[in-house]
Amino acid sequence: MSAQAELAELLEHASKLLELLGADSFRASAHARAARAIEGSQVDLVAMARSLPAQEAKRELVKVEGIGPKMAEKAIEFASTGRVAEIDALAAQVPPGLIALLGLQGVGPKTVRMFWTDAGVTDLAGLVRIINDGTILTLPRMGAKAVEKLKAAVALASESGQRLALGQAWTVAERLVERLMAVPGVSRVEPAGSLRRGKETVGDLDLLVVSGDSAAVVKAFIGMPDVRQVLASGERRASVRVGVKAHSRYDQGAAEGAGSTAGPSVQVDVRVIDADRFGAALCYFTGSKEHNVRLRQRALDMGLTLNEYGLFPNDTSTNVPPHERGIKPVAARTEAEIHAALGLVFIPPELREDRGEQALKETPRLIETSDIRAELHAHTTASDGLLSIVQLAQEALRRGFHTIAVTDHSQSSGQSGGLKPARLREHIKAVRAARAEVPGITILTGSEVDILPNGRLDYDDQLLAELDVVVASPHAALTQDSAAATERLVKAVSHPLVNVLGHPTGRLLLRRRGLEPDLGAVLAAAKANNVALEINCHWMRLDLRDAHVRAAADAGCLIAIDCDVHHTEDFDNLRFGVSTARRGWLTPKACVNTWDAARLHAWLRRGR
DNA sequence: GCCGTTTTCGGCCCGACTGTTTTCAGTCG
Repeated sequence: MSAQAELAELLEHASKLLELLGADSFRASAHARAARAIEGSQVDLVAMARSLPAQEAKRELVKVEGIGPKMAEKAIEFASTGRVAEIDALAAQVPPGLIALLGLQGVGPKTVRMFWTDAGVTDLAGLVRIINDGTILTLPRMGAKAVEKLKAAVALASESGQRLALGQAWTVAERLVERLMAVPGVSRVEPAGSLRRGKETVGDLDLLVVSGDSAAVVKAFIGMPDVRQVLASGERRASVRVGVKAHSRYDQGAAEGAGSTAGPSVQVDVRVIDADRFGAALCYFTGSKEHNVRLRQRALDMGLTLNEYGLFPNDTSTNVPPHERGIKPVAARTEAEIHAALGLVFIPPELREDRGEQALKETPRLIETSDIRAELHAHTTASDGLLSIVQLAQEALRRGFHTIAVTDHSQSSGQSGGLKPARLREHIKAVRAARAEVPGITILTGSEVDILPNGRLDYDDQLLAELDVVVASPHAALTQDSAAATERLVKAVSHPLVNVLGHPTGRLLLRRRGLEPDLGAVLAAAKANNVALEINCHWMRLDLRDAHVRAAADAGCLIAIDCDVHHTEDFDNLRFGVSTARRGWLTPKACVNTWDAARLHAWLRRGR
């Protein structure tokens, strides 16, 4: 983990400690806010703090919104010693096992603190003990129902309540959207939340439904076959847990039936919305939380108040919410109306992370899936793909692409059927021969060449020079230290025959951290050598990740968005790569896959 | 602990749902 991420995690931890200690809640949230500011910073604040004298570093740090003098001092202390004494002192006052209790569903800081101070609970085992011996029922607000919920939360936590990858979440969401659309009276169903923002992992699903009969929607929803548990159910909303079917080439043998009673599950919230207030609800439930807080503050500053029912004139003389007083909203039907009424340009969902999007003067023309005209990373039966060269090219043509590159694995990737030099030479001939069979698309010869741990490529230069496209990717030695990883990747992108740096870190979401190079150094080398950095679209990779894309775009680097095709359906992952690109504020012109054939082919030939 | 065309002190986003309460505290999104 980078020092920057470690500091963010430490401040987040401090925030939890403060909550458990019953400290001022605003002080606790200030720590959480500072953690987010540091985590999301484009500049490496810890490196900056190390490189400058303390006073100067402090001046720079407090320029970051959410970081004041105290947080700046903590960051500087962390940069030089790797610790923060004040946070160590907080940690010493709180039993470490309590933190895990905060992760239990329905359990917040007040409740954990109560377990601790009133019943001496210091960890999950202690909580289980007082549940089992019945002493929990003597505690405040702990009745039979509360204890039943607590038991379920403990069971869920031990079964692992981890987040879902974006691709898995969409699979579940689309199934539910289809079922809800079939409920009589329903005219519209839209996913909101982090799914709509295209975040790489999703904690739960939010579905917004337009219907004149909310009771029917709630009833149908909580009765759906995949529902394992109903968490809450009211007039206009319901929360349930739904089984998740595991399916991935990274998930061999882990398949679970979607409706089964065991295995992974995800929380799904459904809300029934009136059509004339749909924009307000969509805006509200899409988030992010931080984006919404700033949006509501902006409304207040303008004498307005924003909630999930609309944007209203603010009336401080009453506590009754405006929608209950029959007040007509200033805007509510669409998100665009609300943004406009707040003096903002329309902000695409992927940007709503409180990373400066509310200062935009015009809506950026972000990249879209329809901009993509070429695929530069695809495998055939020659290595570990399932398609022949001709089938691959036909599928690419069917999707409207002008270019497809055949990039099978190189010799070191033995487990993936990597090609020895002699076989690659044969394969090049086969690719050229296929051109006549699929007119209307350019089929390029290529290779996904391993970047060996020392940064050398897996074929000699003479062979690489025979290819139209070289995608250089790290596959092994993905735990090497940051300095070695930086040297490795810089060396690879500095090779004159490399066109694309494939899945630059090699991470697998929720599974493998991958390389953690000095990104700035890699980006500078890529830019200097006119090499594109790949956003690998597979939803288990999404590598580059969103924050890296934004840094790359800011640095003026070229980006390639590629599906790393192994099967026909891998082309469908394009939307995940594009949403990651959009989260990195990427516009089409920096993405080589959007270029017309002449420009793309000329770029690929440079250096050859 | 942060922040500032109403403020350097006194604010700090808003509502639904739940369970245990007789009017509300806590959690969640």
